[in-house]
Amino acid sequence: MAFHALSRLTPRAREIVQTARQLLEQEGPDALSMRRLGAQLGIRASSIYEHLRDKQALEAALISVGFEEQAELFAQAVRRSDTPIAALAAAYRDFARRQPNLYRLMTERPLRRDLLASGVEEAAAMPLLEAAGGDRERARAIWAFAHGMVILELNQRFPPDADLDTTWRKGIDALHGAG
Amino acid sequence: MAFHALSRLTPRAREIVQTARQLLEQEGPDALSMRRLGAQLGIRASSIYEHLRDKQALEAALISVGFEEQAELFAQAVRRSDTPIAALAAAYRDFARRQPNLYRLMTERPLRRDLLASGVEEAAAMPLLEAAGGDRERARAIWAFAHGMVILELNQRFPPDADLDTTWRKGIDALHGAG
DNA sequence: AGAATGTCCTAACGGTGTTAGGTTAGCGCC
DNA sequence: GGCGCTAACCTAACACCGTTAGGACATTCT
Repeated sequence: MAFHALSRLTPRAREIVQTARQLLEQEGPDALSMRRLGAQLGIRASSIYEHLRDKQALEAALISVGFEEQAELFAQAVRRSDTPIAALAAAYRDFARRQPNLYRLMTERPLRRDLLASGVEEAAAMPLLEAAGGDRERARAIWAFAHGMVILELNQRFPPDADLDTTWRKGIDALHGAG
Repeated sequence: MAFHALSRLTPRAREIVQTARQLLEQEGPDALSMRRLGAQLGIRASSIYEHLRDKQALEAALISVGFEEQAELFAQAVRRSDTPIAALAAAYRDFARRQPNLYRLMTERPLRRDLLASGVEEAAAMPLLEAAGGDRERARAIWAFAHGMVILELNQRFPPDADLDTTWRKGIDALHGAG
């Protein structure tokens, strides 16, 4: 999965992006340097530029893959549950905890939408919008809550003894019915 | 205001932090390099290390100032309004929009609490906890929503035509009464 | 006077993204 | 067989980054 977002890239570029993803997730954001990535691939940093325009393009490819995987996971979550909003919340948190560095990369700066694979951002957002009955207002509020919960958790901003499952449940419940 | 957080620093270190703050807010996060900061002060980057241990310490000082100002603004907001949660939400958003780069610095990574001025994080959190009637669960949910709204707005993740005032109002209303 | 302190300096180390320009291997084609 | 083209890699360099070692002052304290 998650190869369609890279379909515009050459095979070698795809390999590089896959390697970059492993490097990012396994060794953290500082490891995602052109030199470290080159070393992982057995080539020099400058050779990467034959395959990807620059680091921004590499990051955009990683973000595109992330959105595509989110879209798939979120659609699945809705399909498998009869409480779609709750299922989406769980899937959202799960994605971020499993791949915190990719999640951060996807959310910590304004998106270079011109560099993303087309449609992936919308595809990731669609399941929630549908689960909210097409109510964009409600979908946005739920998304903001979910992102806030996730990123504050990843950044260890809650006290260690905080019961985040409960906070999630209460928050989602409250926002769920809000008109 | 916002000098108490720096009271542990020498006068020269305080000047440096103040300059750093202007540099960060006026020229963006990339401008906050030791060399650029030195240039702004008319000294070499290496001279900064006479006054601050390293860049982390500089950032921790900036973050401490940010928390201290938040604490003051939030306390004021509660004092001046009879709908404290709504007032806090407005003050929270206002702080972030006025100083987006400082807000990002304060929230985008795990806190080095050992480097912060003591008590400032708690002081900033206190007004909301009190406005939530001491209900930590509720305070956390509201905080997560507020941070999510703010950071997604700063990162231009909502469509340009989104009515964020309404999203804020509905979200806060919903989370307000939630038990 | 002499010591200590505060403040700055130059020079360097290893790291970053990126570009210019050069090499080699393999392929299609006359 | 040899020509040209392309893909993939290379070295060397540029300007930046955080940081440290070691040295030069000028002011202040004893």
